Order: sequence, then C-alpha cells, then structure tokens
Amino acid sequence: MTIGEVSKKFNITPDTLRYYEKIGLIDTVPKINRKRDYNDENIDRINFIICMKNAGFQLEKISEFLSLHKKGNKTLNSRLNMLLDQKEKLIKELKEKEETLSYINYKINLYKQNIREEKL
Amino acid sequence: MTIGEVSKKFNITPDTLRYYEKIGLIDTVPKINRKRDYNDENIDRINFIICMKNAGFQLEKISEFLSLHKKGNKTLNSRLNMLLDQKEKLIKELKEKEETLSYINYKINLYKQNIREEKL
DNA sequence: TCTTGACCTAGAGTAAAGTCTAAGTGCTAT
DNA sequence: ATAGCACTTAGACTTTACTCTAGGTCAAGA
Repeated sequence: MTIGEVSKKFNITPDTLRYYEKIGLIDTVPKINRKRDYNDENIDRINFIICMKNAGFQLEKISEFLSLHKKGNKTLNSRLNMLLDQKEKLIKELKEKEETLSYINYKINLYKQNIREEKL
Repeated sequence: MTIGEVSKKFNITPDTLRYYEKIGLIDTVPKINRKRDYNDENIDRINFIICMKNAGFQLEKISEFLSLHKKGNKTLNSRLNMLLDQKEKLIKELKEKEETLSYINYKINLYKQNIREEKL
C-alpha cells in the first residue's frame, strides 16, 4: 500500500505517517522505487497506534508499550499494568465528560429560557 | 483570596492563573500591596473557564464566548449555538471514549489470558 | 518529450497551553 | 534585623504532535 492509500484508509496525513516512522513508532517501511510500500505488519501497527491514541495514550507511552512488546513474554505483566492504568484514566475521563455534559445541558436550558423571555 | 489560595482551590498553578489574566480570559484582578486579591467575580470566572475547558472548549473559544457575553442579550443566540455545537462534540467524544474502553477491556482480557497460559 | 502528480528528504516552523527564569518586593517570624 | 516565604514582572522556553517548506526523483499519460 502506498502512503497515500494508507493516509486515506486511516484518515491521517502522509506527513503524520512519516513522522511516526521517524520517531520509531512504526518500523522502517519497505520501499519500492524509493517509495514506501506499507505491508500488513505496518498496517496493523498503525491501527494499533490509532486505537491507543484514541484511548488517550501519548505517543511516548505507545512507544514504551511497543518496546516492551518487542522484549517478549517476560513483559506481559508490565504491559497489562499499562493497560489497566490507562483504563482507570479512561473511566475517570468518561465520568468527567458526563458531568460536563450535564453542565452544558443545564446551561443550554438556561439560555433557551432567557431567549424565550427576551421575546415576550 | 490570594493567588496561592485560588491556585489550591482549583488545582491549577499560579502561573496558569496569571497566564489566563494575561490573555484576557480573566479581567484584571484587583491588587492589595501589589499582590492579586481575587474577588467573587474573578472566582466565578475561573470556575466557568475550568468547566468550559473540561467540556473541551479551547481557551480561544472561551474568550470568544465571554466577549459575546459582554455584548449583552443580543448575543444570546450566538452563545446558545456555541453551546449546542460543543454539546454535539462532547457526545461524539463520549461515544468514542466508550468504544475505546471496550477495546482496552478486550486487550486486557487477552493479556490476562496470555499471562495465565504462561504460568501453566 | 514534457508535464503532472505522487512521492521523497532534511530540517524549520506552528499551535495550544502552559511553565520556567531572573531579578525584585514586602510581610512575618525568630 | 535578617531570613524565609509568597508574591511580583517581562519575557524566554517547553511539550506534544504535528505541519510545512524547499528542493529533488520518478513513472505515466497527452
């Protein structure tokens, strides 16, 4: 897959893909005619990165996670702990977002009321 | 209230408080002996800023909102629209976070299983 | 053949939101 | 009266995650 195709598939810019490679988040992508030709392993990796990012992981944490992964099964526990940590954070964020949603809803109702009264 | 007290109350650094004032997000805070002495209005504002930030508003959007507020009732509708926009975004984010939480949970289970099998 | 379009590199620049530094002021407790 | 602590300023620096620039390569279609 060319960088353009990957870029479309995941909806991220080619610049970002090259950047991920530069910082070592994606392994060096094989090239054909000096142009990147992403293989399945590369694609899986990108998919994983995007999921982790959505989960709120910073790129450096993802990097750390992948380094542990490379070290094999002896790092299973550390990796599990990273995931459990992040899960806690996610749950906390979810709660906060929910609270904020009620706050916004409350505000919206106040505004609607004010606007109604303005019109009287 | 001194900057130190406000800082503790909201769990943000004095630097951040001064920064918000510098960029005009908080009105100039009155001073006693050249030191900031936050009044109720200041405190309310800070509270509002933090809520909006949690809702995912960028500081510039909050600034925009506050400017509209200063222009009075004729901006009620614009402000309501900003809130409605942000509500949509929040709901979208909530959904995404929920999806990611299930992904993380799935990963966690895989890891737990692997670790169990390692031990056999 | 020439141009167009996608790709390449190294490295500089950007945006958002702080965070830190250096140098100074001024109450308070010993 | 002197040390220590909280505060002050202007302005430089930091972090994260890109994003852009300039200058170059290469295959394919008109």
